[in-house]
Amino acid sequence: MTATIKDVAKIAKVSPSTVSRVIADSPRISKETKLRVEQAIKELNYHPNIIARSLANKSTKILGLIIPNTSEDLFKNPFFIQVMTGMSIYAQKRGYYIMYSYSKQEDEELKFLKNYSNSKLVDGFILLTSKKDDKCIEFLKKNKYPFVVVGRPEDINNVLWVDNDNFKAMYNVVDMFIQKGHKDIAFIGGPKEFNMSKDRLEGYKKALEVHGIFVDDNMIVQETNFNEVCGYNAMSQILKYKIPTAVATTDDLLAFGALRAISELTDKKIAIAGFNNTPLSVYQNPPLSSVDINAEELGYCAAKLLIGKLENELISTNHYIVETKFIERESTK
Amino acid sequence: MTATIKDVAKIAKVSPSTVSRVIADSPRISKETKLRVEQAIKELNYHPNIIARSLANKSTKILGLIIPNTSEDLFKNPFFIQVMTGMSIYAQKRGYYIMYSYSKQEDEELKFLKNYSNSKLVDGFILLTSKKDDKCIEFLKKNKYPFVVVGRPEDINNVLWVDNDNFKAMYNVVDMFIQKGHKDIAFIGGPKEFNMSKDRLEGYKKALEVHGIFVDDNMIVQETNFNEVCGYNAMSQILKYKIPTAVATTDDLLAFGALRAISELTDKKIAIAGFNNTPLSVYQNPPLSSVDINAEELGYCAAKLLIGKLENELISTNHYIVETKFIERESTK
DNA sequence: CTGAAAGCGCTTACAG
DNA sequence: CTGAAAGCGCTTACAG
Repeated sequence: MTATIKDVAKIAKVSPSTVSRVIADSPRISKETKLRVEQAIKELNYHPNIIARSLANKSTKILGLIIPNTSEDLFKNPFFIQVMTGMSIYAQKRGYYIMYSYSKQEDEELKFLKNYSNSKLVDGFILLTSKKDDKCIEFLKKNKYPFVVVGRPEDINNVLWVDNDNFKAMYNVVDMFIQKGHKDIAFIGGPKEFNMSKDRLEGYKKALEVHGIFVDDNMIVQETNFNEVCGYNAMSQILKYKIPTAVATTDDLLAFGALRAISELTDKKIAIAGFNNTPLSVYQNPPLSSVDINAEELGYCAAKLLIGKLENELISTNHYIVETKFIERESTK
Repeated sequence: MTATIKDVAKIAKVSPSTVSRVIADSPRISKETKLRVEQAIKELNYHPNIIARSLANKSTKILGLIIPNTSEDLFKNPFFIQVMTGMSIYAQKRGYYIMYSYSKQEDEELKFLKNYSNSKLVDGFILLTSKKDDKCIEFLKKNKYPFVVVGRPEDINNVLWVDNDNFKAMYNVVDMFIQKGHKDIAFIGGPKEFNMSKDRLEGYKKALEVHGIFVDDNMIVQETNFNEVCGYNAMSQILKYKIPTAVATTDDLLAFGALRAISELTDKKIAIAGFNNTPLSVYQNPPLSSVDINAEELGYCAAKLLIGKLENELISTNHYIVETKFIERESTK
């Protein structure tokens, strides 16, 4: 049916090897034969069979992406789709493909990893989260499978990763609060296990310290989850202790809950900032200022890093830091 | 490095053909050799090379998914990611893989389709939208490439598709309004080009007719876009004509805008229902009732339909209708 | 600059 | 029930 390299060779009156070389743009091919071959390719509307090429090359140019089965809540956040589009844009540039996999069962991720790697389907993996003592990372490291992690993992050794500078992003939020004259600034964070949580908390503390403001542990609450209820509870707890003039949070959902607590429990006006700039933030009352983490760029860079490794490019770094951007809205004005 | 079928054959003292047959679970293999081969497979931790298999089989078991480059707005909606997870869940069941592709440029979709199909990378495609005179559908049909469309396309001939019953879903919304005693019910819809828009409008009209309520064209506004501004404008236009007691909309974003127009332009309480049950709907004031379209199930069924076709299963239908579910909140109480 | 040959790791019709 | 052989459609070291 479809033309193969042999058909092209026949028409162009050369050997398949030569056709292959023309396609690979090998330098040692005469202009004349090159033209003849290209002519034949067009005539037959020939397209190389990627699978055959992959087999011969022992490389598929396919990247494997695991969509983690985190809480459904995360799907409210366009983070995943944005990261995925960013990855796709870069992958295309380099002639790579992306295969994704999702499962409802928490423990199937490792199974996929094994399946994809054992069967030699993909050249490398992209992980969208990293837990502490991540089984997937462990497996990939042990088997020397190339991979990149979105979000800095616990152990950075021998891993490629992309992330925001969470310390700096939170530092800047708190610094802004201080510039505006705030001194009583509370902090509401998510689960402590995440590096991201730690970094943001450090950023908060540092900004206070630098400006000579006492870090009051009672003004810091770290919740076990990124949701509204936690945000509400954290804010209530803080309000019982003292009424801050500003609150920095590590997630929009926490901020939404805090916002509700504020409106219900006090008449004071309290400035508040979120994180992740979810679409919901615009709809809050007041509209919520938030840190945009540039998820698409994270995906783009992740693909770049991984493909760079696969192509043995000389990259001097094992990670990229993607810039964040503070989106100011009513809640901090 | 990694074991191949030959290695297994050697250890089990059989031919590669036999190993292949054991893996394929061919019936005409004696129990003894089967056991020996399975033993050898375990011993070597052998896993078939999918690429080699694909080449021999002339089938990759890979499904190609095009993420359409619609307006950024659509990413606020978890629709895509939900459809994608649903697809993945079914594909896994059947040992299929899913490859996705996204591009910023509108016209690259067809390019991808061609690239993927010409290079024999994928066995079939899943399209996440269909425009009128869709170039992609046209191409796939012409080349007899198997594909399925999420959302009923204009021309149903020779295409597999999955969708909700948009007529019925909207009929039920309006019927509910009428049951609650409403008689002046307005309609705000999206772009007329979409089948979905037409079906929902028809459902609205039918419900009125069935209950003997006059269909007043001045109470129907069809906008050119699915966003808040359009919703706001549509609602203003309707309010200038007459103040309805209820409004049915074909999209949550339209409803959000309408909600704002209502709160700004009138003191009357007007019931309103959205569509798609976006995460934002909970956060409206009042929280917005909305129709959940069950996107994950749409994806699941799409994969089912396509894989059924690829496996030449006898399926009596060329489409699946996925149930919707009305989620009632304050806005219609 | 070009070709014949071997190889990538499977599957399967054919033969026994 | 099992094996030898050919084939899937490429690439590339080797030779000239």
